[in-house]
Amino acid sequence: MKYVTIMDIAHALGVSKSTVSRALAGDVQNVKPETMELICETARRMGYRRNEAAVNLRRQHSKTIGIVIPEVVTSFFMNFIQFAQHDLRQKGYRTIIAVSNEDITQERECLDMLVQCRVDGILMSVCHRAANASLYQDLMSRGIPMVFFDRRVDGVEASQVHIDDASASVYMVEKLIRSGCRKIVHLLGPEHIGNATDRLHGYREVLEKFKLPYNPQYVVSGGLSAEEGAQAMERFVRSGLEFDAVFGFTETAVLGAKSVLQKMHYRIPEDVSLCCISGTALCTLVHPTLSAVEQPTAEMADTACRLLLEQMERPVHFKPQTVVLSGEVVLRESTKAV
Amino acid sequence: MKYVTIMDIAHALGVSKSTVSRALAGDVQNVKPETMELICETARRMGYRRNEAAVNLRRQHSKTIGIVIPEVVTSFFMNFIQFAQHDLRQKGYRTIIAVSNEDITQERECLDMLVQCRVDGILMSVCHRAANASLYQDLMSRGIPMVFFDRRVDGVEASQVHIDDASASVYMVEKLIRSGCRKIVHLLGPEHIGNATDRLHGYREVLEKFKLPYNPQYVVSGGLSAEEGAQAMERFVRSGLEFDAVFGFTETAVLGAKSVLQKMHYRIPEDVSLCCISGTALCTLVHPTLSAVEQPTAEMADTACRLLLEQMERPVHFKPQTVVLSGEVVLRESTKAV
DNA sequence: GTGAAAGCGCTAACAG
DNA sequence: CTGTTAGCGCTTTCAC
Repeated sequence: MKYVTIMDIAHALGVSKSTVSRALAGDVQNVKPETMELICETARRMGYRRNEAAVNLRRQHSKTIGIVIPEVVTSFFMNFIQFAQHDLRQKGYRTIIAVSNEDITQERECLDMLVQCRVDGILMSVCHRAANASLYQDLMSRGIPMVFFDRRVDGVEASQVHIDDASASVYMVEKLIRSGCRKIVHLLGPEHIGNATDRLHGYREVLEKFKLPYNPQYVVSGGLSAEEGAQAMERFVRSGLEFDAVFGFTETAVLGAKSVLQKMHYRIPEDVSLCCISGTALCTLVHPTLSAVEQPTAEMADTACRLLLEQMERPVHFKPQTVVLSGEVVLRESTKAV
Repeated sequence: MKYVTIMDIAHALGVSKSTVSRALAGDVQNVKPETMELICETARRMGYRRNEAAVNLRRQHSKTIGIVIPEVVTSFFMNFIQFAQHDLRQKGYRTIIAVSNEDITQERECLDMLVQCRVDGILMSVCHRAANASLYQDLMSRGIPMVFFDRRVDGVEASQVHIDDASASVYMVEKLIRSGCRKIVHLLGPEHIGNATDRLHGYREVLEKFKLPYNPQYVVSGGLSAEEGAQAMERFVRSGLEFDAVFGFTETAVLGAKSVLQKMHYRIPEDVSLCCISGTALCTLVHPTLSAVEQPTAEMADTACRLLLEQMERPVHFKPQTVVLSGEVVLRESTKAV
């Protein structure tokens, strides 16, 4: 037979399925040690594996948490997942990952899927600051706990955890300026991602601090992907404006820009410095050694999981909470590349 | 209420739950158009989402396929998953991913988990050519279809799909030789991964073809990770032997070796050429432009899915089949990096 | 300490 | 066309 059930074990041993169930659950109070031993041994021998679907149905909870992320190209989200899975597994929860591909329709489908699987809670990084807000609200009012991480959401009564994007930008841009750069291109992220706006604020703040002029022509829409970043860079270069540094929104967009510059025989970083903040990862791209700044990914995952679990424990009188992480800045060498 | 059921809809409308079930399943034959419309509308309004656990239980299949991979650092496996998911989704299957982290114990846990979830079939890339063979056999004899991809398994009566590792190595090493390299270090992969052995064969084959001497000292255990690759390289350099190229098993191991060489101020590729085959990805690491060879990942995913589905359709008189892919060699520029 | 029985949400066979 | 019923595998009272 394909899958063995407690009934199979019960039959084989001439006991009732209740006893088998109890034994397998390790209910020492209510089952004689020898019966226990016998049942467990038989179960192992027959290759029994509990049917999770049946348990979920009966228990009215799945002991699984859904995680929705916008993309898988950046290592940040992969890392976040690793940390979150580790955290949640320790608390007895499985995880199920859904990827929205930066698309609001796919994001809705992800959420639908998670609801179908009856997840007990959701960890979410949105692809749009506002588009699906009413859906989130709806799910939460139904009693499905949600915590939003990394990407900000507007107008939603929910717990959130993200980094201080403005300060992070300030840090990066200041670094560029102190290393002698004056004309810094900003590859701006999409408007519908709140973090992009914050980073622009940071960029402007530093210019002001150093009394450098703010020229809107140096702020170009860099999108999210390498292609968009490359196109943006190409457009800017064609404009003929001088520049000595590029500060981008996405890691991938900056990489795209870099490839364009290389094709045009710019030397990096002698001619131009490149840097970006990716996810919660601050990373400077300097040639020939790639270096990145240690991200508070673990801390963010920890916080998000804690917030979610707290909310699940007492759904009543729960107050949404926003946590802003600062993130230690630790330079490290990067080995990963393709 | 947290989750609405067909019973809730039935009550609200004064019909039986069967009718609701039928309507929601789009059974046009057996439900009056207006009832249909009414039910579907109400379901949408109430935010109904089918309970997958209940359906799985009833239907005795989950319409999900489990995919087990050994690691997530190489982009190959991530790509494979993308392709496989796309394929399977079209055929009406969900997928669930499990990562063994190159560890046979974790691999067993992954399989356990998939069995618990009652997957209808398994796509598997093993972390050891033999260690868990009896488990695979057991699952298959139980009637759970499995197809093995990328990493070879020994002594298992199952369908497999992988590339011709020996030929791929021949291609890469020949390339090195034709570009003037004579003393080629081989960063050998672990013995328990069949592909590593095949690649060593390819390496030796080329040397013979070009009448170059085979020196066992040039074959060093490079492991899988960047750390292991780095250590192996360091050991080799300290041995004092001359070399002008490195051909490695894993992409990451070669990257590790590269970082060591850079630290020692070797110029790449003037002093030394680096290349490797990663997963099914052939990739040459030459400086300053990273380039990789187009992988037959899509083809491998397609084949694996097809083999699995075929096996699921007629479990009786099914014959294990091994497909060896050759893989078109197309150089392309790589943009991804961190 | 063990068994009998109900029921989680859903589908499918059978009746009408 | 619609309702009634049984049952998927499991946990959990409630009896004994």
